[in-house]
Amino acid sequence: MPELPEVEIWRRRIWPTLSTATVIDVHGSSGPPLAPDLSISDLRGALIGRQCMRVDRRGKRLALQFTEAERTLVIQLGMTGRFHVESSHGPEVRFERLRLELSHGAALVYADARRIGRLSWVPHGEAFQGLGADALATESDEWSKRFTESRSPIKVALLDQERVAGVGNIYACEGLHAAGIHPKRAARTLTPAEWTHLARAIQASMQQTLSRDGAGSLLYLSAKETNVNPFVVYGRAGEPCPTCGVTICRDILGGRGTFFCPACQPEAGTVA
DNA sequence: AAAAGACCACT
DNA sequence: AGTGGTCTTTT
Repeated sequence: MPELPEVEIWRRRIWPTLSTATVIDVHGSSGPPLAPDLSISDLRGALIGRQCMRVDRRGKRLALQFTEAERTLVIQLGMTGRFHVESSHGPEVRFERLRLELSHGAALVYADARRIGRLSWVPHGEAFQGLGADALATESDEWSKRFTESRSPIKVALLDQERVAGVGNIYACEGLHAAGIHPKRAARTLTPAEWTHLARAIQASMQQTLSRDGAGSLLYLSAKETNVNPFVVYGRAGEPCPTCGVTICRDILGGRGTFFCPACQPEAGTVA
């Protein structure tokens, strides 16, 4: 569900609670989203009495390091993963999958309706295995290098976390629109100038989400609740493009809804 | 390397 | 029907 900015927002939000106390108990049940080789009793043994020393993020993945732990707790939120930071015992959390009770009385709860997220316990060096460079921390020339071999449509290639980590369906659509690139263009046909534009557009869109995380609610959650769509093309098929007024199209690429403006993002070969 | 399907359980 | 993500399997 969440893409890079939302995961970064979670990272910032769980840190103050997690870093200021030791784990005193662990609750949850086996099965997804827990990795197949991981049980709650494993986690209990590994985490009780330990304190979180850092929460790192690369792309959409979080890595939690605990004192004296031999491994790292890796969390991928999938599409519906989210956290609850409880300062005192509140109402039951829907879809609760993992709960860390902390020595100052608070608790960190991981909830995941679809159980499509992953919680795993891996050697420190493997936390970010399989992920490319972080989308927010990577210059456009580096992006360009990592896509030179890809014949896939650029929209699909952007979702490949092994090239650049953190771009999901929404920011792929938003970035391509801002850069004026058709989602079906083969990734390797993009020029350096287009990469500069695209990488910056994706980063700008992500930064905008980050900056909108004011004192309270997560943008993508509050947006859902209030039915406000903060994006330029994502989820706006049939509406006029805010740039040129032409009707926004929806297609399916990489198995997912892909939104674009046929006028701002011309097909290859029809560029004026 | 790329496409398709699988997974899951909701709105 | 629709879903913002990954895995694995097939071509």
